Amino acid sequence: MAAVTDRRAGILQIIVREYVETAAPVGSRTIHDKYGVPASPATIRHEMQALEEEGLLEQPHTSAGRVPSDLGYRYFVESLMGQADLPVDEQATIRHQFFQAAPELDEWADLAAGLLARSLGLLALVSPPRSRELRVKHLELISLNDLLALLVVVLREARVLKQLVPLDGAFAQADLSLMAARLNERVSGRTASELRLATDAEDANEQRMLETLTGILREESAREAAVRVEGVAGMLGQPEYREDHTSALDIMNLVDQRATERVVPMGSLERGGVSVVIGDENPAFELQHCSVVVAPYGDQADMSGYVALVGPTRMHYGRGVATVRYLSSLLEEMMERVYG
Amino acid sequence: MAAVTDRRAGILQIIVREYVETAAPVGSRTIHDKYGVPASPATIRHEMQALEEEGLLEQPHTSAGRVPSDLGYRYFVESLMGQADLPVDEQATIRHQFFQAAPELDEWADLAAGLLARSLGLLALVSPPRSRELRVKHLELISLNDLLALLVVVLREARVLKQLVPLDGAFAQADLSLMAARLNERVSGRTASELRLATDAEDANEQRMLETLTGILREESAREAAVRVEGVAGMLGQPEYREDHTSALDIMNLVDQRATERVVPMGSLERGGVSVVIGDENPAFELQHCSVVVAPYGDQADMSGYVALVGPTRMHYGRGVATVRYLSSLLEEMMERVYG
DNA sequence: GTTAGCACTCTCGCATGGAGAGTGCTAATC
DNA sequence: GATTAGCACTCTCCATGCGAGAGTGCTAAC
Repeated sequence: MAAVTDRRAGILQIIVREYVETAAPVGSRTIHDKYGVPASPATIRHEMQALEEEGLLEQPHTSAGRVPSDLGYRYFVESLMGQADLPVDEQATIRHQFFQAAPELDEWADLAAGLLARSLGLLALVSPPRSRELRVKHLELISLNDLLALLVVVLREARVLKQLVPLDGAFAQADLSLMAARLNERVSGRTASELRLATDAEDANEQRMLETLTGILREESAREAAVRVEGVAGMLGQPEYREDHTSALDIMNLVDQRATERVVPMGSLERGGVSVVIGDENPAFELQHCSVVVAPYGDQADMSGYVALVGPTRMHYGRGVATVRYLSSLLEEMMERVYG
Repeated sequence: MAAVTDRRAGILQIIVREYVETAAPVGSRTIHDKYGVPASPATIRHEMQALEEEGLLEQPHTSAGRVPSDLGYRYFVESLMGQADLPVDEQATIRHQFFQAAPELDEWADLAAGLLARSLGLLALVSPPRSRELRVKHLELISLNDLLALLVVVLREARVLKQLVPLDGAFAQADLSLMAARLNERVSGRTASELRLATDAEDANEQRMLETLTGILREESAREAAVRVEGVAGMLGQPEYREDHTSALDIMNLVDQRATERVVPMGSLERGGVSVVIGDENPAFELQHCSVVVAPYGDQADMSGYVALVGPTRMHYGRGVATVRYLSSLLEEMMERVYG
């Protein structure tokens, strides 16, 4: 069993790049002519055989060229691809757009997903950051009409939750503001779990508000983050799905069902870095012909989301990783800068 | 040019129903055997020829059965389909889910889109209601840190907008609350355009807040409503897109680009009813092999959204119209009931 | 007006047969 | 031993042809 010599690595690299670009199996002649490898096609074929024995290449059928295997892509990503950053001008363009946008976590997630999807022509998923532990910053009660008030809760990270609350009896806005002030003294700065311990109120209406508040918080932390999905059309435009309709359908089903946990298993995320999951490494069977490039962002346990790219295994890993890395770090920086 | 006799209408109806179900051209034998029409296949063929001359049927090729033309579907929808309501048990199931959900416009839109898409296996678009004229109900300032406050604006329809506002100088929450109280006196109950006239403040910080407020309102009313899209997978699963990859791609592009105005031209919406746009009646060329079933909901000019269903022209119009009608009326009822 | 019979047309599936691409093997060469 | 030229081999792809099947339109009889 021969090792992966330098020349073989070079050939593998050429095959990956060429195949990513053309989506057609790569033959020895192309490698020789187009890339000027100083060896005859016959020699290159020898090397390709060796690479196939290593499990890094595959042949769709006897007389087609070679195609990288999942293992081949893995080798490419690990050892050949390098760690080039996004070109500075692209960085600047992206950065500019973020500073133009409204300083909103959800807005940023939208923007990031759109940029990522358009840049790669693939499926992008961005989850806005969620804190594990919701901490109340402030609370307000607004009278809508005689029977109905709106409870507005501002969380520490400037997120706003709201809930309609039926009232028994008429309350003027002034009464409600007073009640809100009293409640704020008790709840502001507290987390959901701290609140649960200290729910004792003299007034029935205040008691009700407190219960509503804990209800909202409980519901909110149970709710899955509304993941932004972009680039369905681009994904469907990939040549692999032009014929093979079923696998495209499977993927869309996965996305439609909001089963994003299966697409991006949060457990597998390496902190502070970009993870690449290639083909059959993927736990979800629908994605075993796909690769996922994903990076978490946000601080450790508290406010975290992720930026993910989903495409066929034949994707531009260099560009994908660079873009995902830049976006995740930019999102983190924006959060820091604005909400820090 | 023969008229559309009763028997011909019956045959057209059978062809529509059969084709909608099987997606295969319908022949005279099928009509005779499966539907027990009291006429021989030869006679039925005669009638089908007449219907083809009327432009209501088409032949994919010489020796296939017939398929309804766009005009044929139009005739079916207009004269043959009837106006059956959704079965009461389905109504009850849907209703139940709405009352379970949080009383939020956006939440309802999500729910409606999901239900519609799943019920028909097609693409559903639901726009949450947007009021033309934004009216401020209440405003609040929350101190996040020394340099940053959060401006929270509650609109009359209980929608909440927010914006980060940088501060020059330190303000305690008490100061901000006081400022908010002063501002509320000036802005609450006002629309964006009314505010624009009356922006005069003594204090520089208050002036800034007022400007921020009008900015938010301007931005918000310029922003397109975030339309809920569901059922991509179901749509792609339709037999028409199994082969014809391009048109599926075109449709997804349209949806991805947020070009929902082209999918659902708001101008064409008939108030208080369900509109059906069939095939080439559609202004967007990407949708000329699709039909759109759409109903607006909400009160006249003020708070309005729509419920829309997009599918191939071969869709179950009866079920589609009934579901869209029920959902739009239910959404309107929910709005009335909760926000009245 | 309706119907049976029949020839006709068109699609679909399948087999056939190059043409082309790319390989693996062998034997000669550096 | 590594490299290379030469060549037979294999497999896909595409165009062609053919038969089966489906459904029609036409004609003539009822």
